[in-house]
Amino acid sequence: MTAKMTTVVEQDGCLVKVVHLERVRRARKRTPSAERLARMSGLYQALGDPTRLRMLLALKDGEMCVCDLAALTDTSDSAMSHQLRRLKDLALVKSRREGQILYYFLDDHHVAELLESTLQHLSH
Amino acid sequence: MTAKMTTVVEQDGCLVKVVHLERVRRARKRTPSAERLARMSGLYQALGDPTRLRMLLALKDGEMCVCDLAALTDTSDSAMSHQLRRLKDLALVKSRREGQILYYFLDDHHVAELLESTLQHLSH
DNA sequence: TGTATATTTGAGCATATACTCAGATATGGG
DNA sequence: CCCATATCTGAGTATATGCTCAAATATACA
Repeated sequence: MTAKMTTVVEQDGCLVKVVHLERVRRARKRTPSAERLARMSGLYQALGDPTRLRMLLALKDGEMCVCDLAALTDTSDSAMSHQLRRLKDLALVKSRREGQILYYFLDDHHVAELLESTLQHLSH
Repeated sequence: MTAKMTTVVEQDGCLVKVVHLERVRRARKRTPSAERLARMSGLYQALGDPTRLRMLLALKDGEMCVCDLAALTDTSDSAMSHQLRRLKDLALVKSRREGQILYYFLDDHHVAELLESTLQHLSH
């Protein structure tokens, strides 16, 4: 009889069973705040789509306009515009206008570094 | 008249307009292969959910059993099991059994490093 | 063998996501 | 002012996602 017994604890008004209470308590303490967690998962979610990933990998090498990004990723201009707005809302890209053309570029250098380190890891 | 004119190129049998043809061609060349892209976005997608992110951040500090992870993330055992299966399919976690209890732990050390570096970045 | 606990599984469902399509804006040049 | 080009926008839609619920397994122990 080496296995631990279940403990039942109250949590948010509900009863929850737990095997290693100390472990859960410790993990709870170390968990980032709700905002940080949301920011973090939001960032990953943005990268978790093949189209957006291709866009961001391309922008890592320099700014591009909407229709170029659309051509690169085999999507419509409209779909591209929707995706760009999303990345803009997440503060991952910015744009600058030159005549009728809008050039998008990476807003956050962290993103480029993150992509780079992931590429490194996946190549091993 | 500084802005470039649009070029229309054929691509996959369709006509697509492009402003900076060389730029798109170069980006296409640098884009990772379809498999690598899928693996990469799949990894990010896995991290792009608050529950899974909390699970993985916790597992970074050591193995945990299903019901502990459920308690930690305020989800049901069943939902936790579904999430764990997903992470297992992606080869991000492994499990070992000890009696009735299954302990899950990180399979890929890259993931821990990736999470760590993102936490660093976000704290700036 | 029978019961309890830990976990898994599959179906069903509500929401989120990513696209298309039609029409709106914005800019530049006759 | 009018037209062409580049981009944006909102509604609608099809699929993906993450959960719940009930029932199935797996292991331990009496």
